[in-house]
Amino acid sequence: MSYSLTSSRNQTFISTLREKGLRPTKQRACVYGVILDKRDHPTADDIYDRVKRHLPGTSFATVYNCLETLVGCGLVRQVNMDRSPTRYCPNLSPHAHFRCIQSGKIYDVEIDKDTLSRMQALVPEGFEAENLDLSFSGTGTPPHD
Amino acid sequence: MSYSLTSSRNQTFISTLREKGLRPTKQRACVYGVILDKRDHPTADDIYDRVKRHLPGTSFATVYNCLETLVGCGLVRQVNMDRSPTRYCPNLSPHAHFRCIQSGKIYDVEIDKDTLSRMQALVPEGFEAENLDLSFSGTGTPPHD
DNA sequence: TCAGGAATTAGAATAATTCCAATTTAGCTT
DNA sequence: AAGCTAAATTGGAATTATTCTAATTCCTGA
Ligand SMILES: [Mn+2]
Ligand SMILES: [Mn+2]
Ligand SMILES: [Zn+2]
Ligand SMILES: [Zn+2]
Repeated sequence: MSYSLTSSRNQTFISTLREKGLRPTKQRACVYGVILDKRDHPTADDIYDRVKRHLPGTSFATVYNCLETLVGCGLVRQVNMDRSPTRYCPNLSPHAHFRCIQSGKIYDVEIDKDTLSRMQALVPEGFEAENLDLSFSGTGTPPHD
Repeated sequence: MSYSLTSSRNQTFISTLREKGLRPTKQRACVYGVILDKRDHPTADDIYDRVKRHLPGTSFATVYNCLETLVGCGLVRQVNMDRSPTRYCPNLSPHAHFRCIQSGKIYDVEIDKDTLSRMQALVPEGFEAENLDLSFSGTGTPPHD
């Protein structure tokens, strides 16, 4: 039985894709859904595993295709830390990432408005930043783990 | 004729390596030198090309080995932007990177003390950041290009 | 000088991602 | 509903930055 999004997610999903003239396929819905369901920062491989439980016929290429589409639509974010495999994040608010070197886990770190604008102000005259990425690495565990 | 470092660079180079019990080989010196000579942000491949002019026998593996050593010693920094090949940077002061999407060029962006400490303050209780990376991408040209 | 560990080397291997050509599907148009 | 067409998916091959391996060469310090 193929994956189904909650109706509020489905609204967002369908209308966002339609706006760009893209088709809301079941594979795209599933990829989107599994990322939102578990708010960790899965790799394409993790996502592939999860998607296969719902849509066993899905290929790896499709997972990559869907991810590219979803990122292009702004429905999920791409997170790159060092040269490790790309991860995907459902948190669309401006935030940084912290990677624990020991566990490999990635945590969201809120960025307050003030610090955000200070960081943006670092960009020199004549440059226009479309994108800002802030990431930390080190050790640590969240209060409840 | 094998590459030779300026004497002040050579001081830093030799003493830093010796401190860690590592040998200051001609390949390591050359890799270090070509990164410092041209203050762009070369890839391992760029560095390989430059090193070969001075030490034609050098292998790719050695370039990677040397880079790992130099990064480990803190003599150069590694810069990763998205999934593009790792770049290397001789600027050891705390700074961010701006990548121009059009030209692919990478520019250093100074980070003032104040903004730096604000960024560090984002890290939540219980986490200890060893590393902070800030990068921008967008369009722009520096005043003189 | 020479022994032994360190470093370098060429080439094979790895792994995330992208490409490709063939097939299937979704969303019209009749 | 059937047919049409472009879009999406598929399996597998290709790409590519990087790492590994095992053999050779080089330093260094006894
Ligand atoms: Mn897996
Ligand atoms: Mn080249
Ligand atoms: Zn996140
Ligand atoms: Zn730099």
